[in-house]
Amino acid sequence: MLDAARECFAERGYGATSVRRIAETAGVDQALVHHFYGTKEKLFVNALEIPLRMPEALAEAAAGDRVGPGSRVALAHLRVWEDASAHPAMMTTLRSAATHRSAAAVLRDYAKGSIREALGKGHHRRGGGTAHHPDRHNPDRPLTRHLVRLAPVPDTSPQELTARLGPVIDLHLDPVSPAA
Amino acid sequence: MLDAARECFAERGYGATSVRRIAETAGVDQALVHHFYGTKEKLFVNALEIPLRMPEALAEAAAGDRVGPGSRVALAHLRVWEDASAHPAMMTTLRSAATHRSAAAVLRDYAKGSIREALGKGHHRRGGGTAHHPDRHNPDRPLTRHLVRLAPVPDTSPQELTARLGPVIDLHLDPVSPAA
DNA sequence: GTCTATAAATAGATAGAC
DNA sequence: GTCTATCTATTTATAGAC
Repeated sequence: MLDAARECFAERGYGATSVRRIAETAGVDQALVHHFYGTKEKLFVNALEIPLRMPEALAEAAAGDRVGPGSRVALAHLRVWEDASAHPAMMTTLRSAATHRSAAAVLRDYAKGSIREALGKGHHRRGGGTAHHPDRHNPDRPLTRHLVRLAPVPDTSPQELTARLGPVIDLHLDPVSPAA
Repeated sequence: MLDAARECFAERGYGATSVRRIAETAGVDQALVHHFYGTKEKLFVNALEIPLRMPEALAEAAAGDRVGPGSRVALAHLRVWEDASAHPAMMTTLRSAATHRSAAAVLRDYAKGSIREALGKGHHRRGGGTAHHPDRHNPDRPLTRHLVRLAPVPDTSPQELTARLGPVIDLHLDPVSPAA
């Protein structure tokens, strides 16, 4: 039933998704949804998540032969996004981040936690002090790929995207001319 | 009245914004809104736009002393986003892009047109053929700044962000190791 | 546990007075 | 042009039967 919710939310967003539609997708009655989750909002919050597969993918990528940490993180994200079973949850969270505080919070916490940790492995900061890395996280990249669908991003292979994004994120981590 | 619409849409998104609320913000009656725009959808489409100030800002930035084309575009965007009068329109368009096709289309067309043109000035492609530049456009950057609000992005000055983003976009334009 | 029936609220849209 | 009043549809949510 949560899967049905994620599928609907991912496709149409929170507002345009009715509890009735979720129930129909799940093959059950609308009242049953309320019976379990109380309100639509609670169901939504329960549907929000970064798939558990994500940390796993990060670990996999870290063990690979990618050059820098940026490439590893980019690859891990692309893998999970392309994975059919993990896609709805990612999509729900990202799509809703634009209009729902809870969803934005999930993305933010994830970026603060998992991604930072993953980038930490194998990457050592150069200078001391409180460095600013506005793009250490990159949860908004799939916006271009899966929502805005600006060519050629949607039609570019994960491999190529990885090759493109990797060096860029590396540059974010080690800016050529730090302004701070 | 369009301004009121943009203000509401920018703040709460399409779904959570009622025509009644827009009317109230504009200081008029709800029926008047329908009288002019017919449906909520039509009003919404009319409210969608990339402010006219944007091309102007791009031109300004192009005339500046910024190093590369990436820096110029980054600076122009940040300027418009920080501008109070232009902010609601940008915010409405971006926020709605996640759930509304029309909004996504506005962003996409803008990226295809204005940004590409602005980047063209002073930048010459290296190889021939159909090059892939997945991030030539960067309309999704403000997602991090204005929606997800992941620290430290919201609290970083436009100047510093420009210094950070510029070299990155330059790298997108001239990848170190093209995979194509 | 699962569904039927329905309550209660809200929103989009229209007709018509002034 | 602008507002009052209202219609209609849809949705969330609940009460209660089986």
